[in-house]
Amino acid sequence: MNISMKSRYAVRALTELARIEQSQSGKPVRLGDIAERRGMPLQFLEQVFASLRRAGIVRSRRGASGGYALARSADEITVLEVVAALDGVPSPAECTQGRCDQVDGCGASSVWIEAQQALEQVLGGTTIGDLLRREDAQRAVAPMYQI
Amino acid sequence: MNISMKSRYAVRALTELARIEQSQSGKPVRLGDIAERRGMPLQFLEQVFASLRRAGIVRSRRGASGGYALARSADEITVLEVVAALDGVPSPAECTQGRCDQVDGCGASSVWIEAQQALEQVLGGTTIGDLLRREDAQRAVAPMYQI
DNA sequence: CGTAATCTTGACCGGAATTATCGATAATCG
DNA sequence: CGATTATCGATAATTCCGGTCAAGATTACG
Repeated sequence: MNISMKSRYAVRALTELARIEQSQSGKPVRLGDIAERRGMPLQFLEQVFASLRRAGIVRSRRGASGGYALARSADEITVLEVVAALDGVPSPAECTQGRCDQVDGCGASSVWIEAQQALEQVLGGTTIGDLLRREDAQRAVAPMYQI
Repeated sequence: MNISMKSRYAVRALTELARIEQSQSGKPVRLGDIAERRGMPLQFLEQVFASLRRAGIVRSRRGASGGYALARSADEITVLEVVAALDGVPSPAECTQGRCDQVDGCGASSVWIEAQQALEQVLGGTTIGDLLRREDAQRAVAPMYQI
């Protein structure tokens, strides 16, 4: 299973959400703001955040001055969780999901399983908080293209 | 980028090819034999092996009593090579290919890059020879469903 | 030489997934 | 009430994937 645009948008959007929450605490953040800041299609983000809410990663408030907020600290949200919420657990091959189409002893499955474990370790070991700090570090060096 | 059916067929087929070469050395192996033994569609395998040949992983001989042979020892062919030949270098996101759609400092790219490196390490560290030995070990324990 | 076997190549195709977009509705605040 | 914002469902455009088909080139062998 691939890591789709949805997951990548989600990670970027959550990082931006964490950034905004850092400065103005308490108030929910409008999706429109996030979409504009990162140049992402708003209505697509709506879909993405619906999934994130169902997965318990963000909380929402409707109506005027509503918006989204992280359900937990940015350091307690792993990239793996986010990807799993949108694309499912990333697996390079279906073998790894338990049912292999090949009944006989297929030596290949072990590689795909190992690959998946390596992937989970990397994605599960990185949090939205980590990414926020990495961005800050990058911006401290490179010029800022943000308006 | 995902690891597609093509790559998985390729790995299985190459393992089988290595197995057959082990017993009857010298003669090229017909694709039909491999397809039959592993229950894979022949004409699809033809596509796969055309790519493998262009990638220098197998050699071919045409005509009657032609067929395919490994271009190198099974221990010198990594799974990564095979996957790269068919699906391209596996990368969870496009960021890792150099061109990111996001110009500004996007902290997320680092995760995808790390994930890709982890993947490459696993796949690049396993050879067709390894898989052949793993299969043999499995078959020594489990009953054989092969005819 | 001729014919069968085998690889080679390229086109094609149906279905599924991806990437959105649109419209209508419900909730909330001021 | 009325503006704002999330929520939900349908739909459309595009691309990719897994597989098939057909015609051609090359070789072995009788």
